[in-house]
Amino acid sequence: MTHVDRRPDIAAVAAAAGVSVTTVSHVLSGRRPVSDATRAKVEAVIERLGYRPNPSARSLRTDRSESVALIVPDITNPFYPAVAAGLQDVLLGQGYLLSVNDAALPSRALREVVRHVLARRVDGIVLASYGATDDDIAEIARSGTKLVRLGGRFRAEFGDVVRADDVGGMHDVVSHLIERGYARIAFVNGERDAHPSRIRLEGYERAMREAGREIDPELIVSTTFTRAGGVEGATTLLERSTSRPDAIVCGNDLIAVGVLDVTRRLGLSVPGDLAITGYDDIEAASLVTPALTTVHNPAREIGRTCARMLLDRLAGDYDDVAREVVLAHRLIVRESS
Amino acid sequence: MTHVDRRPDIAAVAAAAGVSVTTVSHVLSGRRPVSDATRAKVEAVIERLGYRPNPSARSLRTDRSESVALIVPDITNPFYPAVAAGLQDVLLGQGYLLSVNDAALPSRALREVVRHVLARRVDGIVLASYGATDDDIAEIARSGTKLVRLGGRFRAEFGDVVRADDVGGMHDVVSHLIERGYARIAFVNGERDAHPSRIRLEGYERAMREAGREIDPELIVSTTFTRAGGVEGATTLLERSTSRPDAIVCGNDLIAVGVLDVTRRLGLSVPGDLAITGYDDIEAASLVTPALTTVHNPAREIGRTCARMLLDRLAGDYDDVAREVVLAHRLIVRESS
DNA sequence: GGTCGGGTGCAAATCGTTTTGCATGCTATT
DNA sequence: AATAGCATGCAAAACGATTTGCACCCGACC
Repeated sequence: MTHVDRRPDIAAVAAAAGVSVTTVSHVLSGRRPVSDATRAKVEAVIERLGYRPNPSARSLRTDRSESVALIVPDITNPFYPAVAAGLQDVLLGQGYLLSVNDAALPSRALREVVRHVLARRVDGIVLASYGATDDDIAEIARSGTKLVRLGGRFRAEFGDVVRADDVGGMHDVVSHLIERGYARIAFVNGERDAHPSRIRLEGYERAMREAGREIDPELIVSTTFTRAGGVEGATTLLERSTSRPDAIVCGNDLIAVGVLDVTRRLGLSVPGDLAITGYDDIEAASLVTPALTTVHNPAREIGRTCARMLLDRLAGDYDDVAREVVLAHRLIVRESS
Repeated sequence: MTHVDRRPDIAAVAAAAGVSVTTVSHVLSGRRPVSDATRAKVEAVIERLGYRPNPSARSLRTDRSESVALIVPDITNPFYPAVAAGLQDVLLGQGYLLSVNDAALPSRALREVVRHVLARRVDGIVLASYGATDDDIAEIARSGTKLVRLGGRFRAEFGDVVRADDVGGMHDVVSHLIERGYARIAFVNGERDAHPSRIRLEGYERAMREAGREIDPELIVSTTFTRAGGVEGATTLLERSTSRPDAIVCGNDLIAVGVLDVTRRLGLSVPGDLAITGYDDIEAASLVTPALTTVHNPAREIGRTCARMLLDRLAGDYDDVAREVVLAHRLIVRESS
C-alpha cells in the first residue's frame, strides 16, 4: 500500500502561497476584492496541490449543504428518471448534489423517507410523490427546507408547484375520442384520492360535459397507476358491464399497457372493438402494439423547471410569494384510437 | 412570519438533561457505556426537543459523510433505476443518502461527474458506467473513496465488481437460437470498446464455436446500446448483406426494440423471417409485439448486492481483498424467437 | 485497611471552513 | 503636507459535533 498524502486544507494552500487563509477563502468565494497578482498566485497553488474545500466544514459554517433531494413515488416508473435527468441538467452546473429517493410502498413509507432527507439537512426538496399528505408537507415546511412540488394542489404556504396541464391534456384526449365517434368512453384512473387522479378525472368530465355527453359512474373506475392497476380496471369494466365501453381512457400509460394486456387476452381488436389512450408518453407508449395515443408529459422539462425554481428560492428570490408553473401538454395520436 | 426556534444543538440537550455533551454523544453513539438512568433521561430530552445531530458537524469530525453516489451512463435506461431501487433498499435502513448521477453524453462527461461526486466527499461510489476508463477509476482510487463497480473487468486494485453472468446469458440465448434451427445468426452489439459489449460478444462466440458454427464477421456490427443503435445496426445488416441473417441477437433490449422498428418498416415477419432477441429483460421487452426473447438481468438484486459490498468495505471488512460477485442469469423465451 | 479496577462522567482539543473587525500602506484630494 | 478613503490582508471567533485523557466513586480483593 502506497502512502497517500494527507489532503491539503486551506491552511496548507495559504502557507504555500504565502498569504493568509482569509485571502484564500476570498479568492474562492469572491466576497471581497483580491488583487490580480494574489489571486493568480493562490489559484496556481490550489491547482498544484489539488485542493478541494471540505464540503462538511463549509456547510457547517454556512448552514448550506448544496444538495437537493428528489422524492418520487416509484422510481421504476420511467417518468421519474426523466424528471431526475432534467433536475440534473440544471443542478450539476451549480455544484449541487442530487439525491434520488424512492418512496415506493410497501417497503418505504413516505414519511420515513421525508424524515431521512430532512435529517440530512438538504437545502431543498423536490417532492413528486402524489401520496404526500398535508402533514408531510407541513413537516418539511417546519424544517425550513425549501420545497418545490411536482404536481399537487397549489397552496401558498406549501411552496411552489410545477405541473403539466393535466386537465387540458385529458380534455384533449377525450375530445379526440368524441370527435372520432366513440360513444361509451370509460375511464380507468389511478389511486382515487391522489391529486393527479382527481385532476385528470376533471379533464375527462369537462370534455364530456362540453360535448353534451352524460357521465356514467359505471364507466369510471379507480385502481393504481401501474400496469397491474390497468389489468384490474379493464377486467372490471369489460367483464362486468352489461354494455361494454367502446373506448377506455387511462390515467397513465402504465395503466393503458395493463388494459392492453386484457384486450389481448379477450381477443378484442384495438382500436376496432375498443380504443385505448394513455397519459405521459413514456417510451413504452410507442413500443406496444398498437402504439398508444397519449398525451406527452414533458418530464425532463418539468425537472429542469423544478430545479430552476428551487435555485431561485435558495437564492432568496421570490421569498414572499409562491409560484405555480404550468407546462403545456401535447396530444400524441397513434394507432390505438 | 412566525419565529422559528433555533435548532437545538448537542449542548442544549446536555443542558436540559443536566449532563455533559460527552455523555449525550455517548448515548448517541454507544461507544462508551452509559448508565440506564442517564440514557433514559437523555433520550427523553432528545425526543422532547426534537434534536437531530448536524450531519455536517459530524462528518467534519469523523471524515465520513454517510452518503453514497451511483453513477450511471443513462438514467433513462430502465435498467438503472431498478439498480437504484435495489441500492436504496439496503442503504436507507443504514442512514445513507443515495445520490444518483447521470453521466449521459454529450451533456455530461463522465470525468466531470466523477469529479463532482469526489468533491462532495461521498464515502463510496457505485460506478455503473461502462464508459469509465482506467484513468477515471484510478482517480477514484487515489481519492480513497470506496468503489464498487457494476460490471467491468475485475482487477484487484480497482475495487469490487458485481455483475451478471453475461457470457453465460448470451451463450444461452445463442444456443437457444441454434437449437431452434436458425442458420445465420447475426449480432448487433453496443459500443465496440465497452466492456459489456466485449463480454456479450464472447458469449455469442462461445456458443457458436461450441455448436461448430463458423463466425462470420459480416454478421457482427457494433453500434450503441440504444434504440437508435438498433435501427442503425439492423439497417446495416438487412440492407447491405447479400444473404440476410435469419436471426439477430442484440446486445440489449433497447437495441432489439430498434431492430424491431426496422423489421416493421421492411415488412418482415418476426420470428418467421427473422428471430430477434434482447438482453436485460426491461419492461419494454414484454411490451413490444412480438414480445422479446431475452435474458433476465436481476437489476434490483444487483443493486442490493452492490450496496452490501460497499457497506462491507466501509465497515473495514475485506480491507485487503477485492471481490467479484457474479449473479445468475435466466433465459426468458417469448414470441420473438 | 489499602489498593486495584470497572463504571461513569467531564473538560478540552479537534475537524476545516467562513466571516467579522481591525490594521496597514498607498493614492488622490485639498 | 496632511488627511480621507480605498484596496488589501490578517487574526480570531464562530459553526456543532466526536474523542481523548483524566478524575471520581464505589465495591471487591488480598
